[in-house]
Amino acid sequence: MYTRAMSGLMQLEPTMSEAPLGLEGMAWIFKALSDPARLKIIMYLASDAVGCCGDGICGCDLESVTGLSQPTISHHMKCLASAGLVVAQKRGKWMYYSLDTRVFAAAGAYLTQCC
Amino acid sequence: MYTRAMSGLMQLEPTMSEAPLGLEGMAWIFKALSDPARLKIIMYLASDAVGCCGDGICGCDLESVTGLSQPTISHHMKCLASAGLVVAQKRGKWMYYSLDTRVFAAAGAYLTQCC
DNA sequence: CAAACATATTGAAATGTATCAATGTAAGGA
DNA sequence: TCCTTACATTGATACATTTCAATATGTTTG
Repeated sequence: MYTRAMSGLMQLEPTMSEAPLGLEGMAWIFKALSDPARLKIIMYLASDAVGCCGDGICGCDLESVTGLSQPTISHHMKCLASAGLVVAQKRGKWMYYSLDTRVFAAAGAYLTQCC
Repeated sequence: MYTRAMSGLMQLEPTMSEAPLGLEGMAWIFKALSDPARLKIIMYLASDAVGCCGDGICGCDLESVTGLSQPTISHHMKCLASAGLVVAQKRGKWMYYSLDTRVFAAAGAYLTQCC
């Protein structure tokens, strides 16, 4: 039997674009939110802080905010992006990150409405 | 240096009662929400379904809902309870579970208000 | 083109997680 | 008292996650 784990996937996957967000999709979003370093990054992106490169927050800004190494930041941002919480766009040699407020709103609504 | 991991804790911990819910606490809540089986359990608890024992939903109801073994259910419920999302109370030989809507509301508000 | 910089990928170590079988514990009923 | 039932704990297995050092890739600039 061939599993996602065997394929090397499922250690970062979804990126489900505009799907209906079933249990799996919601769980994936919450997993992305389940790390303090990632929440710190999110809070920073939400704060309208001015990044070192002007024009947005780039990866190197997040290294100093979190105290984590560059590869680790890269990993976390990929995780947040795969959940749709963060939009990453390359401009020049920088990656600029921003929050997709729609996904936050959807996840928030899920929690406030589920009970 | 003595770490949480060495102590055997931190593989289920918080249960932070009435704390201010910092990044760590929020991350812990989202981690509890990050598993499809646990979301399924939450949806079931939110559905006002009638359990097999009357008077609420008990552990054995959740085995059939999820298809998971009894020890696994026990593990998941401890996880949800440690995040404060679920309240567990023993009555007779059953554990009755219910959602703490305040914690859901707090987590939902966190997401809708953070950006 | 070469150097410098921002980011991504790989590899590895340490730790955490999900799951079940087996076993323990406590409560109720025959 | 003994058996059954509901749940918890232990032990083991298979993965997943976090993190960094090392290295690769791609972009800008001298």
